[in-house]
Amino acid sequence: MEKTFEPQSIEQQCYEKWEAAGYFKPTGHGDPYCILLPPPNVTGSLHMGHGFQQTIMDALTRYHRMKGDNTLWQVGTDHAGIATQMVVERRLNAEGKTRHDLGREAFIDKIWEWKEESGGTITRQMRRLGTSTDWDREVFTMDDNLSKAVTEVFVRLHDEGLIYRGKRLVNWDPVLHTAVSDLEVLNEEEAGHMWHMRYPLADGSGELVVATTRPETMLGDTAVAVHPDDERYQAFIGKDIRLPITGRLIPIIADDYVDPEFGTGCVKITPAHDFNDYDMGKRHSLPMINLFTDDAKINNEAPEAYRGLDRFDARKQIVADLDAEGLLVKVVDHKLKVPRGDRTGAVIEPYLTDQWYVAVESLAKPAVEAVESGEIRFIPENWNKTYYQWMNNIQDWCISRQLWWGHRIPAWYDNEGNVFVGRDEAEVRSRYKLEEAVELKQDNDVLDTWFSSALWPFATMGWPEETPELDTFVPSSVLVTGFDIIFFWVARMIMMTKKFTGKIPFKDIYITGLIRDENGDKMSKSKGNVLDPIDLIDGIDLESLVSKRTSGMMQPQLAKKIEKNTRKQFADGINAYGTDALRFTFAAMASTSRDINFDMSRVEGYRNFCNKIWNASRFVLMNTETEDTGRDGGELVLSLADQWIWAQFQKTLKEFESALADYRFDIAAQTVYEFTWNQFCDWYLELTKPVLNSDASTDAEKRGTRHTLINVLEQLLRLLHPLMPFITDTIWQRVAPLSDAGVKEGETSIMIQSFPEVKAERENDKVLADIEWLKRFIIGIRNIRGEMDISPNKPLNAILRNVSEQDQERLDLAAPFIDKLAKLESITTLKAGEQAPASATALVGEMEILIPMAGLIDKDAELARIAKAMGKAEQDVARANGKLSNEKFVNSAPEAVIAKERSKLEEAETALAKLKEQHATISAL
RNA sequence: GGACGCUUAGCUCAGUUGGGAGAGCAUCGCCCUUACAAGGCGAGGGUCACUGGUUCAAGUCCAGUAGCGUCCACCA
Repeated sequence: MEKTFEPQSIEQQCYEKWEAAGYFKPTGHGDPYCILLPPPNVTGSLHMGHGFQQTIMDALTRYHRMKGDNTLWQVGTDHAGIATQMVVERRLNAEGKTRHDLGREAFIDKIWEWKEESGGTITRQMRRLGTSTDWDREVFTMDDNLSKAVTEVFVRLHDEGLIYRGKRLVNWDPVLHTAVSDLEVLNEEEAGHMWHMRYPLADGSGELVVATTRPETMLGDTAVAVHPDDERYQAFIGKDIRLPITGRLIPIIADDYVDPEFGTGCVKITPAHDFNDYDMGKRHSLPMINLFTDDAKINNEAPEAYRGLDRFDARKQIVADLDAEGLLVKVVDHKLKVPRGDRTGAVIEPYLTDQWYVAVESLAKPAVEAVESGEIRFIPENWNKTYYQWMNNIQDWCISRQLWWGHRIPAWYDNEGNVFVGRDEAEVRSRYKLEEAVELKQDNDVLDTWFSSALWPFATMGWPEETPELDTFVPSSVLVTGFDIIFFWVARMIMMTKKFTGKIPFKDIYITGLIRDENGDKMSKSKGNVLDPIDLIDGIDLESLVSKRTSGMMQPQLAKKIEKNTRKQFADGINAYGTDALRFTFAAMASTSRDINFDMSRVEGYRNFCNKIWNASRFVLMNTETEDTGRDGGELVLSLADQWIWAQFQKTLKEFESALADYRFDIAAQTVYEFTWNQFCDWYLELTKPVLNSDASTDAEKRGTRHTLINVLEQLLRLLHPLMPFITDTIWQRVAPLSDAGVKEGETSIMIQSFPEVKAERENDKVLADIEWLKRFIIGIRNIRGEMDISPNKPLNAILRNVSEQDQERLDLAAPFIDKLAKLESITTLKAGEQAPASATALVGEMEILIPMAGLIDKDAELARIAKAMGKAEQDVARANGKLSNEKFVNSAPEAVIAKERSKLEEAETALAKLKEQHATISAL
C-alpha cells in the first residue's frame, strides 16, 4: 500500500464496480427500507446542500442494506418548470431570440435538447459522491409513466370536484407572464412612499383624503371605504365620490376591515388589483376593473392618456397629474412589504385571471391527522408546529402556470369556451359525447412543478398500476429534506399520497439544516461564496476557482469583490480531499441545528482521519499479510489489550447504531472517529507491539493478537462503510481475506456484507477498567516526561509505592505493555518501611509512581508540577466538602450521588495528602 | 402581529432524564520512536449572553431582558 492515502486513485473505479455488479438494487428479501431522493432539477448541478443530504441518505441506505433490509433508494430528477424554462429562455435570448420566435413546440424541443445535453450532470456528480441509488429505476417527472400519473390524479380530483377552474385574483409574475402560487412570492420590506390624495365628493359638498402606496391603481378604484364606527366619516357613508382623472362615480362604503388609525382612515378600494380589496369588493358587490395587461402595462380600461404605460411610469404620471390638479396632499416616506417573484425578482401583481385550483381543505385534514397521531414523525420534532401552522390556514392551491414546459393540463375547450376534462381528447369526446365535428382545443397551461412532485412517493412506484413496489415501498421509511420545502413539497406529498393510496408517504421526516458558508451566510452565486462539492473532492486551483465563481453572473459588477475575497480565502486553491473526507465532514456537521456553517478546516481534519485509517490498516496488514492470523485454526491467546479492544468495539457499535436510529449523524461520526483514532490507533496498535515484537510471546499469543488486529479492523471497516464507502471497500479487499469473515470466491464488496453485530461475550467491564488503569499509569509517566523535559527516548526506572492487591494484579498483567509504552527500564515496588529516593511523582488512584530524580529532574519544575496538582486536589476537596457538609444535600440528594461525592472526596484527600508529602520531600532537597 | 430557533474555549460546534464544563481546528512546548509529520507525546485556554426564580444542586427547568436569525401573516 502507498504510504499516503490518495482518494483519486480508488474512488471512481470502486463506484463503477459497484454499479456494474448491481449492488444498488433492492435484494427482494428482508424488511423493506426505502428512501425517496428529493428529485433535483434535471438541468441543475450538485451543490453543498445536495452533497450534505445525499451523504445522509446514502449512509442510511448503506447501513440498512448491510443490516439485511430490502433496501431501495429511489432516484429521479425533476423537470422544474419555471427554473428550466428560464434557463433555456436565457440562452435563447443570448442568441437574440425569444421563445415566441420559435413557437411552443420548437421551444419545448429546445428544452428537451438542453435536458439531454446537461441532464446527466447532476447524476454524474451524485455518482462521485458515492450515492447508492438504484439507477435502473431512475425517473424523470416528465417521463410517460409519471405524466400518466399526473393526468390520472388531475382527472380524478376534478371528477370529485376537488380541482376547479375559476376567475380569481392570483399572484401574477409580469416578467414570466404566469400565475404563481403564494409560496413562490417573497415579501421583502422595501422603502417606498405613501401618497395622500384628495377624492372630491360627487355633490361637491366636500372631499375625502385617501392614502395609498399604489396611486396608479386609482384608475381601477370602485369604492372608498371607511370604518363604520369612525366618527369623522359618518356623514360620508353612502355618498359618492367623483373619482379624479376618470370622472367615474364610486360609493363610500363602511367596512370593519378599515383601520381608522392607519393613514387617513379612508381606503381606496381597487378590487382587481389588491387581495384585501378583492375580498371587500366581493362583500360589497363592487365592480372589478382590471387595469393591466399581461406585462403590467395600463390597458384600454384606462383613459387614453395612460394606455400602454408601464405600471411604474403610470404611477409617476398619475401622481404628477393629480398634483397639477391640486389633488395631491402630501407624499410621506413609508416602508412596505413588496411582493416579488422568487425566480424573477419582479414585483408580483395581483391579477384577475382564469386559473385552475386544487381545493385543499379536505385533503389537508387527513394530512394533519397523520402527523398529530404520530404516524408521521418530524425530526427534529419542532417542525411539526411549522407544518400545522401552515396546514391549518391552508389556501386553495393555484396549479396552473402560463408556461410551456411542464405537464399540459388535461382539459379541452370547444369553441363556446366549455371545458371538458379527461385523460385525453378521445376520452373527453366519449365522456361528454362530443361529436367529431366539435372542435376541441387543449388548455394551453401547464401544471405547477410541485403538482407532479407531490405524487413522487407513489408515482415512482408505478401508480396508477397496481405494482408490488406500491405494496412494498409505500410508505417509505424516511424523507430527508430541508425545511425550505416543507410547504412546497412535504405537505403536498402527504396530502396526495393519503388521498390516492390511503397510506402515508413516509414514516419519518428528517429535516436537515441549511449549509452556509463559514461566516453563516447563505451560499449564493451573487455572494460568490459557493462551494462545489466536487471541487472539495478533486481539488481546484485558485485561477479556476476564481473564474468559476465570477463567470455567468447575473450582476457582473460584483465580480471584482468576489475575486478579491476568493483569492484571500483560497490563496492556494482547494486541496483534493476525496469523497470520504467530504462525506464524513457532512455527517459530523449534521447536528440538530438548523444552520450549518461549513468550515473547510473540518474537511482537512477528516481527510487526515482517512489517512489515519489508511496507515493503521497498513500497519495491520504489515503484521498479518505474511503471518498466521489464526484463520485456519491454531490456538489463540488474547492479551489484555486484545480483549479490551474487542470490548471497546462493542461499545462503539452500540453507540453508533443508537445515534443512527436518532438521526444523529454527528454523534455517530464522533463515536467512530473517537474509537478509531483515540482507542484503536493511539492505544491498541501500540499495545500490540510489545506482543508482536517480543521473543517472550508465545506463538498462540502472537496469533491471538494478529487475529484480533485483522478482525477488529475488518469489522471496523464495515462499521465505517456507510459514512466512508470508498476507502473502506478499498482496504477491505485486502483485509477481508485474512480475517474470519473471509471473502467468498469471486468478486464481492464490503457494501453487501452484513453490518457488524454486537457480541455480548466480548463485552468486558473488568478489562475496560484494567486498561483504564494502565492508561493512567502510562499517562502519569508521560506527563512527567513532558513537563520535566525528559526525552521520550530516555529509559526510566519507576518505583511504586502503596501498591494494593488489585494494583499488583494489574501490574502482573500489564507490565510488558507499560515498559514499552512508557519506555521504562524497570518497575520496582517499594517495600514497607523502605526509604524512597527523591523522585517526581504520579498518582494512579492511591498508588504512587516515583521516578527518581537523580541527574534528571529540575527541582523547581517538579515543585511547580506538584503545586499545580495540589491546587486541583484542594479544589476538589473543597467542593466535595462543601456539598457533603450541607445537610440539605445529604438529606435530599439520591444515595448514589452522595456516595459518588464521598468517594470523590476521599480520592481527592488521599491525593492531596500524598502530594503534600511529596512536596515536602522535594522541598527538603 | 404570530410562530420557531440561536447566544458554551480564539474559530466551528457537541452537551441525551438537572448531579464533577467537552470535541475538532487554532495556540504553546518536546519529538523525524521502523503504520502515519496529513504524525506522536504533553500543556494552556470558558463569569456556559444578561437578570431573576424553582431546587440540596442549573449550561440543562421556569420567567424576563438584550442581541442575532428563520418562517408565516399583514394596514391601504
